[in-house]
Amino acid sequence: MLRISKLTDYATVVLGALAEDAAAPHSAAQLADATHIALPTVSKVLKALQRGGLVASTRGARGGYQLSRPAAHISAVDVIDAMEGPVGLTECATHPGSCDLEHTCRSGDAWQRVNLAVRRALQDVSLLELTGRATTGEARAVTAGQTAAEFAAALRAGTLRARTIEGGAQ
Amino acid sequence: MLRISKLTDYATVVLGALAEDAAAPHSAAQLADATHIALPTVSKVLKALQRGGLVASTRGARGGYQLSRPAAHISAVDVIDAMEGPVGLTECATHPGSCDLEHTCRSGDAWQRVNLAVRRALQDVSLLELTGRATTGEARAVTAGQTAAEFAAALRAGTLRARTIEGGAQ
DNA sequence: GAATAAGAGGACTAAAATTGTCCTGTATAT
DNA sequence: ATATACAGGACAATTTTAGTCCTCTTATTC
Repeated sequence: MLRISKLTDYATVVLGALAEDAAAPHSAAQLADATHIALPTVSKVLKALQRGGLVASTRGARGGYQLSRPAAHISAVDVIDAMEGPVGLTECATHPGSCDLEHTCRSGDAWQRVNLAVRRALQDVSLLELTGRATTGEARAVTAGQTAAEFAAALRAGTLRARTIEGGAQ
Repeated sequence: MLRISKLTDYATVVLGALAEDAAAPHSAAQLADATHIALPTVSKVLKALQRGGLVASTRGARGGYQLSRPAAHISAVDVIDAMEGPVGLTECATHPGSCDLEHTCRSGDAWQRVNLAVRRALQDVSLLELTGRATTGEARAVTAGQTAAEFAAALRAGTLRARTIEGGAQ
């Protein structure tokens, strides 16, 4: 099945450590220590997260990284996008024309829609949950029912046109 | 973002060609011709699909491949699973214990749940849609609303516990 | 204002996964 | 028998991913 890269996984761990004490800036070295990930790697991850706008950085002595917004407002898609770029499920999704089969494959925008459905699913998981702190009082989770309702609304609006043909296997 | 492999993409194209004329068996050579994908590659794809149970094969002269069930009953997950194996979003998902960080990362089963959410999204897209034939009369698609309702039910049942914390960005 | 702490950016290497091809074997029909 | 077709696996080449390192800039602190 689909897989996220190891770096992305690290990113959630690092972000989790940052969320631990969101007030103060943490240096890459501190984070490496806390997460047991090698410093250069943590550094790399943080740089990517910075470019993605998920963490803010301060240079110089006493500098470091901080979450740029509350953990509850950071979703799994955000993290994945920051680490892996907005690459689509398929090549065609990002580089139209690069596929010799475009005239044959007729797959049209179906993968596009699948992509959207997946993004939607990923959007519904916050960093808090990814780091196992979703149950703390701070996390005022909307009920699952409401989330599903939004999903339904999106479907009806045609943003997402996923369909089930009689349920299917599995 | 998450990406499916090229082979998986080919698989949908090949399956699409098979769906075109589901009655007769098609040889790998015919399919290669129809899809403009190199024969050895088509062959490889078909073998994987066979192992995954999506196509049935007949050996010998006049043999070939056929869909093992109607295109409407084949979903995107089925194809991905057949081609890429049931690998999870993270390493830990498939090989518990292989991760040094297990005691630190606390991510718990969150990725698991994300995984489920993604699978669910992928399940709702059939091969018919992937190949752009969803609008033919044969495809008696359940309405989008119903699909969403099922989704909601699953959420409430706790199969899927994705939550939104105030909507989030994007 | 010199020394030190820290991030920014990019180059580079090594390892792993993906692709794509080919070869040998086995089953089936004519 | 012989030709057709799948089965299975080995393999090489390419591409990605991971991980490391070096140099430069920015900010503190003494």
